[in-house]
Amino acid sequence: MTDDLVARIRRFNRAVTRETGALDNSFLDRGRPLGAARVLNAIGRGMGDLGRLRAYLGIDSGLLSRLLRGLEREGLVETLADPGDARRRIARLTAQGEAEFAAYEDLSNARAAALLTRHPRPEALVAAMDLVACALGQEQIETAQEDPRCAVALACLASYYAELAGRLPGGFEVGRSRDPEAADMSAPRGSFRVAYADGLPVGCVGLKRREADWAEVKRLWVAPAARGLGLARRLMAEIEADAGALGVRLLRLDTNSALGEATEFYRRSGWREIARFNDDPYPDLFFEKALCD
Amino acid sequence: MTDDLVARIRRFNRAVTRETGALDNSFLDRGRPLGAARVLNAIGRGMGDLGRLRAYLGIDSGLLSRLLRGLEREGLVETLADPGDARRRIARLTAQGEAEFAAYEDLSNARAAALLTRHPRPEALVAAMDLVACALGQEQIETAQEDPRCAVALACLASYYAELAGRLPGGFEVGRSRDPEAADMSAPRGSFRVAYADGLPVGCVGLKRREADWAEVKRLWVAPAARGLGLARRLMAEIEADAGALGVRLLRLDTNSALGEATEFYRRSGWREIARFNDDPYPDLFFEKALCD
DNA sequence: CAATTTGCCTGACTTAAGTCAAGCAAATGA
DNA sequence: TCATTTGCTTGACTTAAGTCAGGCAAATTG
Repeated sequence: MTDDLVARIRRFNRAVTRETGALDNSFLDRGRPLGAARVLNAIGRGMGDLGRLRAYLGIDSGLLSRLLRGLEREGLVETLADPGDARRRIARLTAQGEAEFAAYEDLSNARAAALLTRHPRPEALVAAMDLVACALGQEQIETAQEDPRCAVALACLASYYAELAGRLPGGFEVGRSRDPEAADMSAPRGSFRVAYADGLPVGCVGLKRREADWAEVKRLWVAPAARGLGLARRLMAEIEADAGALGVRLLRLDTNSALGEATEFYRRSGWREIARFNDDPYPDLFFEKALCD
Repeated sequence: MTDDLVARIRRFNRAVTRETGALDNSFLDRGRPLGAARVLNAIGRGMGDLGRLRAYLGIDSGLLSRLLRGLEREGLVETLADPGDARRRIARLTAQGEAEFAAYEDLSNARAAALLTRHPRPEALVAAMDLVACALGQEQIETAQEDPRCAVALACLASYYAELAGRLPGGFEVGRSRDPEAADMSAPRGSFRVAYADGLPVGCVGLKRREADWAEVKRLWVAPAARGLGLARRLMAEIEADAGALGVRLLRLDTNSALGEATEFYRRSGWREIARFNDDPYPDLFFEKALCD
């Protein structure tokens, strides 16, 4: 049985190797060797300082240096010293470099769009790709504190609300819930964290400050593709650390018994069920947890 | 919305590029350049003649020749003339080459197995990979006539029966159905076709000879991952061609109204509903189609 | 049968990719 | 302050990968 699964994974590997080979070839159509194209694209996606570039591309410092000189000669890139430490250097795209980067982006986007249009069930295909990407990159998931009003945060929250609407017996409308005000979930009053798998959001959690000594955990959500990888545990640990740093000693949260795996998770990770502490119509279970330091 | 899907496909591409890069590097651990390793593996997977090797690997004949000489020097490969056309040459592995190929196989299998064991939902992951592999390789699906008693045919039929068991209102047990005897679905009496996506089965269809002038289409099945790609249409067209070649002029089939998309498909592709023509307990819809030549 | 085509091999290249050691300037530490 | 470390660059390599033209023998065609 496992043999069969392994064989299928290997078919997947072959299919995908063929595809990425084709993608590489299309990159070469712009008349630049793959190495240089990769550097240009990495800079375009925000990897400025050379250390990160080297780590991401997995290349030697000598090689990176040479590739950068080549791109500089083409007028696509310029490098400047890091203001904080003049040994370090930061690469960035010139206007011309931005244009070239955009051309590569268009190429990739067009290929992706072509795949979508010739598939009968694009959403299913992309959901499958999400699952695979999360499985392959499970060590690479990063989290960052974000403003709860930024675009990615809103996208996470929209997915979260959509899921609630589907799973709560009576549906869910944000307007009727006690939507936490963004200010209470932003520094310095609270916190909002987003988990990213290679730049796209796959989870979030909010900390809403209530009184001086207690705060509420809100909007814990993990994308379906990333479930089971321990991301909820990690987000919760990080938001608890944020709470500790803000001087909070007691956390509370509310949830609904229809969300069985969430309730299970809270019980397993040190939360204690308490009586209702708000008048929100949706939750029917309430928990609290004391932070020890 | 499509922008979002495109971004997710591109994240998938990046995740997978990283992974295949790592795979390539593990291949290099065996001390052989990637090109030579690819040739060795392609020969190991049955690609003997040099023309197919070149097409599959996408390399120039000069380069392939040189890589083969290298593998010959290592004692892993030997080439002989094609008995039918002495200009063509056929490469095959020596005993030592088989051992080396097996070592690469073990490496790949171990990586795949590691991915499985660290994932919470291995079946879901592999199903997602199947879907993606079929989407990427949809042009590459090949069909072949097989013996209905061979291992892949039995695997297809098992999946087919499992699906029927889940979808028919009263379940499904093969034993109670009129299981066509294999001899009636083998040449020269009938036909059985399997569709392969890169070596793994993704669909099948059988033709069971009944009388001199008519035959029954049985076991039309397409793997979930490959649905919507027009594979049923293709399998049906090929089995109709097989039927024509066998001198059959009239085809019949039975199905169940619970399989809505199948019924729809038959109606759309020239089948006409007729009265029950057998006493199988499972079907409740019967079709026939005259073959014109 | 001779002329042509096909399939493969070889030698002579070019380009890309990667490695290694030396060197230089800015930062850090005793 | 001086020695050391860090981050980057450069020059001098090696290896892999790929291209192209010429050549040869077997097959095919007129």
